[in-house]
Amino acid sequence: MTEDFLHDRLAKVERLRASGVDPYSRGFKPTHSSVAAKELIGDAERTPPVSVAGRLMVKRQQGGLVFADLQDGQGRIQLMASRNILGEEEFGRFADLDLGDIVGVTGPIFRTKRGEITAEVQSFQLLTKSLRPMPEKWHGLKDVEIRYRQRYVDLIANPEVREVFRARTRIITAMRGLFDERGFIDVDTPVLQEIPGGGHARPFMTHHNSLDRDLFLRIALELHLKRLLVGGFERVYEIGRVFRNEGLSPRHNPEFTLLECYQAYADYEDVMQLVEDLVVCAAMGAGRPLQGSYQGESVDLTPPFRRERMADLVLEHTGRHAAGEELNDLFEEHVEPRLRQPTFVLDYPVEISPLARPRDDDPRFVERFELIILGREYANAFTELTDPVDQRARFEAQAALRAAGNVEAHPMDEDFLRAVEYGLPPCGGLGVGIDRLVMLLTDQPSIRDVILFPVMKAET
RNA sequence: GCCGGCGUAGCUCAGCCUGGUUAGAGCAGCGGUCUUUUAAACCGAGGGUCCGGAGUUCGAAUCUCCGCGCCGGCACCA
Repeated sequence: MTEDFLHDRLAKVERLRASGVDPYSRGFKPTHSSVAAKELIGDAERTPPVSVAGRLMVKRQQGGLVFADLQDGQGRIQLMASRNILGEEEFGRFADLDLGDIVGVTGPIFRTKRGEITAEVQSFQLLTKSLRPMPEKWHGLKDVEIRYRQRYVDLIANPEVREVFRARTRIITAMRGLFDERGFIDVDTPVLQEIPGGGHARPFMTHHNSLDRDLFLRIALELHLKRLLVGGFERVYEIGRVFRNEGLSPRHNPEFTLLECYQAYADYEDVMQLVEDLVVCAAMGAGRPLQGSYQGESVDLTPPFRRERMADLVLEHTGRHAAGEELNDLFEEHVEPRLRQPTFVLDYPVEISPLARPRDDDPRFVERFELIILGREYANAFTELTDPVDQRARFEAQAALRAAGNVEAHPMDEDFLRAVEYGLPPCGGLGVGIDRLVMLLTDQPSIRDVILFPVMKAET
């Protein structure tokens, strides 16, 4: 069937060529987008001719008239081609266009009897012949497997999907704007690393042929950004792809976009303020009101966010006094799922935070917080550990865990230690999973809905 | 990795539980009619390895098993 379709369309392409029409032509310059063209008419009856270009999505023929919807990057505009205006031959060519073809059209804008703002086709040019059938015009494309594997079809057929990805870039642009305003510089650090540090995760491994050396794809940005603070950049951020060799889920894609930033002379209190500002800024970028909802559950993003110590929350929810990894385990099992509205959870156990500064009043805990919304983590931040001797001891403790078989324990990084030995200024750092934030702000249920080309198994 | 659900025409879906003539519908495509339509309508003729394989049976889209893919949950994690 598919091959029949291709066969018919390819035959059509040859017929077009034989009649002197280039089915993959060029040179047509639209003067207006569909939306701009429609705005032109105002109260007028008719406008001077304009040129629009896009993909033919719907065709309705009625004798000597063809109505069609042209879809471009902005939206849609109806076209009307008339036998009387175009003449028999050109009209026939227009009527012979297929849904999915990309065409350029020139003509005045007018209103039909039913009031639809329409471009009257005075001339047109086939720009790109489509060989494949478009998804169903009324129900659209629903099959999620096709939507994710063939995102291009999804984007054609489901305009609201385009809007999600537009919102995604607006969110990122807005956040960058905030950083730029505050004097942060954006930097690029290595994706290919010898030692994949800065987080707890299994890395992807690869191999450099001419160096004959195994390398890892980064799992976090932290250690290189902190090296830059050692170098004298006082405010840096990076929004970059990181890779974690772990399972897939509606909240996990093996490659995802992480924001990290580091600010000299700040501590985690300052970073909490920054996170609140970033969330507001991102919500504005997305066009989402602060009092909104996610998948039917209301979520109020209005700062200030609630602040609670992890140990207090665990005591409140379980009645237990705990410390170390046990505290964190109890928190994740009993408390985290119940934190629905934005909550800063403070003061994590030192054992699970090898890069964070201990609290002055109780070195069993570090100055670290995570922002939890709807039971999910949206930000992770701490006052950074700047003492190189303590940092080495932390790495050694991790190395012991690693030797005991914990593959996600933090690896020793001698070069990072060397940098810290030169002197890392006191600073606060932050990491935010951008994809999850975009999910929240665009009300999308799966991370695959905010990543253009999510990881899939091999197509069969 | 484990558990559950799903997989029928290009697309959206019926049919499956309770096995039985050539597997259906709408849209799209093809051939017609129709000059202001809005999911256009009407007429006509097409289009399927019913995810793949094996089994049970006189007979399998339908029941069983194995495999693949997708979705969800758990595990891991952000």
